[in-house]
Amino acid sequence: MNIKQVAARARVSVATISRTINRPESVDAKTAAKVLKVIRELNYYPNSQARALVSGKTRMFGLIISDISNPFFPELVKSFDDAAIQHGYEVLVANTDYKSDRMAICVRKMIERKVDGVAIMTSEVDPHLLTELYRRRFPMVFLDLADVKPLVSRVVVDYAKGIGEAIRHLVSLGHERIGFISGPLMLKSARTRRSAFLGCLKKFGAPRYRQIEAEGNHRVDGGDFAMRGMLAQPNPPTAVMTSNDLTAIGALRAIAAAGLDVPRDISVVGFDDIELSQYTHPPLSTIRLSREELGRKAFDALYRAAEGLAAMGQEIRISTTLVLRDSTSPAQRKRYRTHK
Amino acid sequence: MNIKQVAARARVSVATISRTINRPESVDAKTAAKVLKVIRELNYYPNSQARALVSGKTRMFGLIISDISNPFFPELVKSFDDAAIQHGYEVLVANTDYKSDRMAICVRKMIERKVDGVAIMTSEVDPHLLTELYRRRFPMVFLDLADVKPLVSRVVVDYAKGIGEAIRHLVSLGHERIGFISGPLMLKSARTRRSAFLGCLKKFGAPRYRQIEAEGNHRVDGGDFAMRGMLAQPNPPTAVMTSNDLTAIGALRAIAAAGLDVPRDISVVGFDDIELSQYTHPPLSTIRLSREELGRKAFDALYRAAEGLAAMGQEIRISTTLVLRDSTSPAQRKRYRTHK
DNA sequence: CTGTTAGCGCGTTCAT
DNA sequence: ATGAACGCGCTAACAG
Repeated sequence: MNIKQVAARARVSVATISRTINRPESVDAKTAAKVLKVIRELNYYPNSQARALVSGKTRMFGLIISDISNPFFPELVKSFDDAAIQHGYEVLVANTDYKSDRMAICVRKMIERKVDGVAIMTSEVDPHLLTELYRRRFPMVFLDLADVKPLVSRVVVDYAKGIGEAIRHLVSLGHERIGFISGPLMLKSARTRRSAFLGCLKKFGAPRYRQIEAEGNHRVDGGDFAMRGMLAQPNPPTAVMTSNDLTAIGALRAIAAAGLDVPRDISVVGFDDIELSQYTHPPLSTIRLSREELGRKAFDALYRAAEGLAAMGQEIRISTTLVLRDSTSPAQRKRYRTHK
Repeated sequence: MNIKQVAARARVSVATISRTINRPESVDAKTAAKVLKVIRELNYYPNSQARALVSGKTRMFGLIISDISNPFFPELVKSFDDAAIQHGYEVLVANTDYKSDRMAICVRKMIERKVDGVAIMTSEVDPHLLTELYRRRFPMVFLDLADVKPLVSRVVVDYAKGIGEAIRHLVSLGHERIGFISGPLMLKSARTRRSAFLGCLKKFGAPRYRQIEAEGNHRVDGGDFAMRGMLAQPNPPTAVMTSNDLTAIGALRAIAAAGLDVPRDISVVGFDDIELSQYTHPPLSTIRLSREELGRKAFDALYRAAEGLAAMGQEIRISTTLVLRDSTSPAQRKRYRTHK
């Protein structure tokens, strides 16, 4: 079933078929109707490989993420994909699994499939691997990382806003010892978040509100472990902020396991606002980074460039906001005791 | 950068380039080495569209799911994708969003991109939409649904095993009033799970262990709502099983909101064992359906057919097992009172 | 407005 | 073992 057979059946040339599909206005209304009818009768679907081969456009964008089973990503993928469908584009999703050899595979896929642009939303990126894409002039959008260049746009997240709101909130609740559990510091994204936290804390007068810090791994077990460490300290924090919600959930567990109560004994604030966070015990107060917005804006940047509506090389801003649920409350006056 | 330029640079014909890429043994070792060197120098990547166009094989499988933000799917996608990468295949993921117009789009994608096979892992499927794929002789794998036919394989899940284990467990704990919160019964998968539950219950002597039933929606809010309804009944169940873990999490919330305790007052058993279930309060006992295994086996079926290693039209079995955590305990002797 | 034709980049004959 | 030439299905340029 190809364009030739459709042409034969409709008694027109292949060019007319192609035209009625791609620019119906350039063809006589009656012939167009006839062609369309034949197309439906024959259940004809144009072969995208062939179209891409000749047109040079695949109408396909690559989306590189770290790990689809990390709850940060599915929603991002979904909104990117929704936007794509809405505009008649397709998405080639690829996981790096946080490993650079997998990243190399991802990049190769994009080049071989000749996508019209790539969104790189991973937590860490080896710039070395991306030179291939850059040299081949693939339009790219990054999340935080990289610099803006002619064909490279960047979604920059305003971490400080949400974190500032959270710290102000905790301070107003009387907290002075505010802990922070970071992500794995080998990840650029984790370092970015940590710096934002430290920066905000300094704005509130660092020495007085001294922070207690530990390194997690952006997973539940890391948050659990790091929190246990903090609780074992002589003077543990009365409030803890974390680099992502999974870490906060781990902290929640550790606190509960120590026989302490959230928020009575310790307040906890997460980051990201994954769906899950509404369902923890207690429901988690957290800083929302809208993945829906992130996916949509990343797509838009690529789309507008592909359609010649706008140039790449933009900075796209996206905000964060504190969402209050039940994991924060006023600081205890006297220190609690670990009864377990 | 195409095969011609590589040929020119290596001073051989394009055919030789093609051969050293696809069947290196059919080419002289020295020329092969030279060609490979040039390929690396030029960073040449063959154009997959062109390859597909001429060879008729895309080395790409379609994977149709309902909703990537439903925690059931990411792990499935991941294991399918991992298997694909391992065998040099690619995956075209498509979401139906539970809507049949989106399913139509998915099907069109698969046809246009000429994938070598399609795994359809959605909760519900309109057979009408799939006739196109069937007529075009696309190898397909289904999850539970559909019948085995020449080019159609099927992963059949043994729900009864895990559900039986769970019921036996609850019965041994002294539970007699066992409730069930189903999924949305318009979904085939939800009906399948419900039937399995009802069937197992009958095996244990239906009238004595009479079930109390409610319909959920496979999401947290539906489980919450359904559970509230059950608690409002004159004689609520002492144990509740659910069609999936999200529903169970909703039930957990409703029970807590009623001032009751899990598992002391009511035992809860989920289904699927999504990662999240380890982190609920209390950790959820549930019936595991390995998405890792599901994704891998679905891929294998397609792969073996595509490579001529085995035929389609198989039934692939996959089991379920009870995993005990902390949401079940012996039934209360006397009835509790809702104190709220 | 419509038809004819030349490639797009590659794999695969068929020669050599 | 290697090369020349054809064609996969389609779009775009040019003619009419």
